[in-house]
Amino acid sequence: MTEVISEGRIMRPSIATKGEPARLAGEVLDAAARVFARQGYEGTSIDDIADELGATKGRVYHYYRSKADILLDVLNKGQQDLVDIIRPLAEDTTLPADQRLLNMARAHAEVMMYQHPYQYVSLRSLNPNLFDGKTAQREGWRTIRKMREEYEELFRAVVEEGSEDGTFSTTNPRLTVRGILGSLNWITVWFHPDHQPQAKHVSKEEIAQTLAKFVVAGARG
Amino acid sequence: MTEVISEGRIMRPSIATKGEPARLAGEVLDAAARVFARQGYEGTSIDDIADELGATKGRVYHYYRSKADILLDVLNKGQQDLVDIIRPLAEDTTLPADQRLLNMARAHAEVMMYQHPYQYVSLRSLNPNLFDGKTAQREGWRTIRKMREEYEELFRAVVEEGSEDGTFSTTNPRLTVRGILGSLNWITVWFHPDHQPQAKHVSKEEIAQTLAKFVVAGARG
DNA sequence: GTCTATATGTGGATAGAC
DNA sequence: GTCTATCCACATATAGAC
Repeated sequence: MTEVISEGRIMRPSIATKGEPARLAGEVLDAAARVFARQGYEGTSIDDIADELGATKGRVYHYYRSKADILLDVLNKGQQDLVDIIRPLAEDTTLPADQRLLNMARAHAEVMMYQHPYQYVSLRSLNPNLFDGKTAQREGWRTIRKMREEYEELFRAVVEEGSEDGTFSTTNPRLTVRGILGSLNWITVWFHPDHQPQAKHVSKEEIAQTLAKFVVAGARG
Repeated sequence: MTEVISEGRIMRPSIATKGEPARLAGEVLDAAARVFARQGYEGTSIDDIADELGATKGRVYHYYRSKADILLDVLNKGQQDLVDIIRPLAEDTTLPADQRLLNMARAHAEVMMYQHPYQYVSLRSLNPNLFDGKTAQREGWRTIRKMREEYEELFRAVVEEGSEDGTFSTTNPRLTVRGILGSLNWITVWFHPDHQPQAKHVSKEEIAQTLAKFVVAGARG
């Protein structure tokens, strides 16, 4: 059977008849994302990832060539999932800018919580020096950066539109977008999917809605 | 001469007659903060810090017992500098809540930029698992956490006051504070003190003022 | 496909010369 | 006070058994 190596991850052609290999590779990736989120990339050993899987490193190295390749795949998935959900909302130009921004911000916030490990690791890895010495991953790293920039472009477009038609008050859309995404991305720092306190529990949807309204109000000025 | 060991750092009694030791310890700390900011704590070796100083590890280990102790001192200084500047603004109750919040937010934003390495490392180290295995630093780590909570309390107080007198529209002050601090803390992620582009240059003060207005507008709703 | 064993390099920390 | 030399633990990655 033919195999496709993509970003260091062994993948069968999209529709795997047996299904097993893709599922197992996904399990390795999920485990890695969780451990990276807990301990940081540099603070995580391959043995840690294997432990999280209840296996040994043999299993990890069967699916990935190196630790850096695993990280790259985590970043890829995190960014891809995010853009897949927000792009359609950004392109719905039937709505006025503020309503569209509200939808985008709310969805972004929800992804931060529902996909917490991936998004947390993704945001922590915005540091440009992370892949410095690793020439093998340079191309993959460039791709991630580009995806991230295109993603922020979606927000910049709607903020610019709103500031031109008077909905928003900003004179510096790029800076406003940074304010918006800062509020929303910061969720990954204080939100922990595991130990959700029961008393005074606020649902993910309420959190997302509240913060989305906060950033839209900030943009209105 | 008597020496005082504080958080793993060798310090002479406050007013050092010769002044040298404190200055040199501060140089080690500054270098460590810069390298931690570039490479992350786990990604930094003691040799890296020594290189940044133009020295060898002998120098570093003369002032600090361990790498974890250095980090603890970076976090301490980062948090202390921040609270020293913002607390007076928070306690100026002659101003209405929105004006006070504006001052606090602007000052917080400026500290993020002017003290970038310390603040960046500080925020990256909010991860509770960082000092997990390190029993020697547990007490110092608890202190940092407490300082951070007291600091956020300053913002919560002003937001609550404003939401009670109708200046702000929030029903969940804690969440609003997280939105506010997220926008401002995120500065450390995209702002890099070194390669400031000359063209279309926006000053630190302009950035701080713009984002401060953004978060106050967000709180107003 | 997953395991154990191991080669190899690196990092934190210490000892002791100067 | 700063250096060099060194110990020891651990991490990445590979080889090869099952």
